[in-house]
Amino acid sequence: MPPAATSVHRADAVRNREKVLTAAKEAFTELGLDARMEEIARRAGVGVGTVYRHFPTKEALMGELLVEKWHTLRDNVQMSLDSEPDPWEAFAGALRRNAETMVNDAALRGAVMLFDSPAVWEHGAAAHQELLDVTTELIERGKAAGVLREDLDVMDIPPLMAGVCATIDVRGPAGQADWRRHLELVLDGTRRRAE
Amino acid sequence: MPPAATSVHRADAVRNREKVLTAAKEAFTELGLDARMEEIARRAGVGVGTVYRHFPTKEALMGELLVEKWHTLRDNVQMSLDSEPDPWEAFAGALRRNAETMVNDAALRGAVMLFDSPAVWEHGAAAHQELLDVTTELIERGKAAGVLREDLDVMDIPPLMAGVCATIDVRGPAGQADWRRHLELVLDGTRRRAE
Amino acid sequence: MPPAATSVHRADAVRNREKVLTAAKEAFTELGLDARMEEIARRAGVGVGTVYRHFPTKEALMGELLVEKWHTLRDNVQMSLDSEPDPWEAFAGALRRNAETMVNDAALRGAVMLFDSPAVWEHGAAAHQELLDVTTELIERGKAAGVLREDLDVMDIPPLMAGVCATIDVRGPAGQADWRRHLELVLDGTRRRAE
Amino acid sequence: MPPAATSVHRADAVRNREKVLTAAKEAFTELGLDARMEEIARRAGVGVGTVYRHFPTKEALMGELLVEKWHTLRDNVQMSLDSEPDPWEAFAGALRRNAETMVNDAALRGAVMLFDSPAVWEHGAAAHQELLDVTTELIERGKAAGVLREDLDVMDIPPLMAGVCATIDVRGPAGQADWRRHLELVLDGTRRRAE
DNA sequence: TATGAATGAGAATTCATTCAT
DNA sequence: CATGAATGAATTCTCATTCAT
Repeated sequence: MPPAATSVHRADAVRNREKVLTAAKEAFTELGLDARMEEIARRAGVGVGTVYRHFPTKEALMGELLVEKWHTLRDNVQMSLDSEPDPWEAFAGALRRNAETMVNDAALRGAVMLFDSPAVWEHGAAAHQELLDVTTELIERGKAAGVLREDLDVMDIPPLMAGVCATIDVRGPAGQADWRRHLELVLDGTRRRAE
Repeated sequence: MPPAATSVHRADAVRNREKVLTAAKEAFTELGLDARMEEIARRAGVGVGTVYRHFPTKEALMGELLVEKWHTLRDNVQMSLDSEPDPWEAFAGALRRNAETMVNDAALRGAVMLFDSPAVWEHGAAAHQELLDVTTELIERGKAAGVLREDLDVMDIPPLMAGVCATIDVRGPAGQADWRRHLELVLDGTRRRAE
Repeated sequence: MPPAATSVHRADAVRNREKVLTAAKEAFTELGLDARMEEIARRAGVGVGTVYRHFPTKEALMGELLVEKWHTLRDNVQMSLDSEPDPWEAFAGALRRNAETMVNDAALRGAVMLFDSPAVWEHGAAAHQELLDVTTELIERGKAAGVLREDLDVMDIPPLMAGVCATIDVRGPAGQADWRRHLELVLDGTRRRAE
Repeated sequence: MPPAATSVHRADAVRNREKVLTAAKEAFTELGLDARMEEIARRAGVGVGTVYRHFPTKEALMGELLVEKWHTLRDNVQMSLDSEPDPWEAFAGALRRNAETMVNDAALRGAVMLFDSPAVWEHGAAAHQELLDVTTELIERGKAAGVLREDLDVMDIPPLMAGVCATIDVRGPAGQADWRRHLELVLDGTRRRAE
């Protein structure tokens, strides 16, 4: 068995892993966290066994997707940092962009709000830290420019985003809530007050 | 057939109903909304059939708990309205008290955040409206006193509370988030700014 | 406690028994043998306990109704015997009338077709025998008049009626079967053939 | 991925499917249509999940059994058509053979008599039609030979067989009815009368 | 290594029957 | 005697995970 054969196998395996992740993303987004493993396998065009070869449990698969999402959110923030010169717009824009990202991903919101699996969180800790790091930069810049409250901390942001997620999902007697308005309200709370 | 006879019957049944509600509250709080009906029955010290006699479906049981909670939250607000002369403290105090109420009730938070059962919401619509009504009074008073933003609407409050709920439940890599701090942040967003 | 009191009680009990029987007839006719005991109690305006006081089990209640039905069928036959001078018309008419009776009573058909409770059958044995007895008379008259097969036996009739019941209930791919046609076909089989 | 691999999989699965069908036949025959799915699984030596993998609902399983039975009945008729030269004997023989088949299959009788699930009937419609088709041939031959009533229609046969089924199952006060005698009686009703 | 068939512990709900009041 | 609340075994169907092929 020449090494080539192994490489081919590996290439296949990597391709399968990607197919599974893509399918899982789709399925979770469309069907929520209740999406069945078989459904994911079906969408990936593989058997369930293959899904389980790459991800030992459903939780592990979710955890992996969470990592990807932290990366997306981090990239959103980085983009603000890189391209928006105005410190307030950079901050507010990053949060608005991340909110949009979450609006389009029921699974992410579910994960953010419901998960209490330490294993999953640990698995995503590094990626999450990267998100916090760029966010810290953004906040520091805002503070330096005097547009953000002096006592604003990066750890204030996750609850804030969780609030937006919750607002998106809430179906109260009054129907769908207006998450954009909610976001602007809390953004306002982060602003430095005029003396 | 004296009315007493019926009352006696009722006394027992009502007691059981209360036991079921209490058990359900406990079970949902500890185990989340997935708590099994049999578990609830076990905790109440009755058979499943008894649970179903009082609440035709699991949803109905949840709906009833929701109604109870709306009443508690409404009472919290009413208390502020009745006893706190300072308009800002009345508003902030009501929200803080309601947040405390939610901290102690995972089931309520779960219901507030996850439910998409129109039937359950409809069942609680009246009770929820009462909560909104007293909250409206509170907001109007705050606006009149010039301590709340002119554009603050009662419908801004549910998302805000949903955010607090989400913050309580969020278990991120950084561990338990500080919901009190989050609440103060968003409360600040509701304040009327100095010109 | 004067005897009058007891009589009153008894009168009440008898009245209740009748109410239960009537309600059961209605419920079984409308809902089939699956009608719930509580439904029967509700229709009778009594508690389930009262139903059970008069009939120890659901089977016993069904058995009692069966007895009533045997009487109705017997009376149908007797009427033919008394009022129809033509021997063939008396025989055919009795069967047609009994078929009509069964068409209007899903519970009776169900009981006739599905029951394998010896207890219930024993309970109705006497009433059923009366039905057989009048039917025997009818058959004898028909034979004497030369319109019925010499070898026709009264025990041929129950299967024949069971066949009509089955025909009424059968819902095949072709839809509702024509039980009247089926009845005429089998009636034809009972006729004495021309030599 | 050689096709053999798939075939091997199938071989096992098909074997299990057969085991489930056989077990279901047994269970329904012994216990009636109320037989539990778990009981069927137990008899098949598989888990309930396997039963549900092959048949999505209990109804579907019953429907499949019904299809098998229509085929058996059709084959019985075809055999008469192919091997019995005498038109009357072919007709009567087919019905007698089909009656025997039903005697040995309580589940079939139950299905024929009790089912009011349109889904199940539709599922078996094609198979049932095949049965009707061969039966039609048989009847035409009998009519051509002058041994069957001119007005006999293929749609007269299902009620007739339903009658036989009912006769088999009927447990009256007189005990087990004589279905053979009943069959001969109704067969007689299908015969062309001497002028 | 991939497949998908098999597993089986649940989970919600129903209903004949009992029994405290 | 009547009531109707309580009981709990029974029943269908689901789905994460395992494992033979």
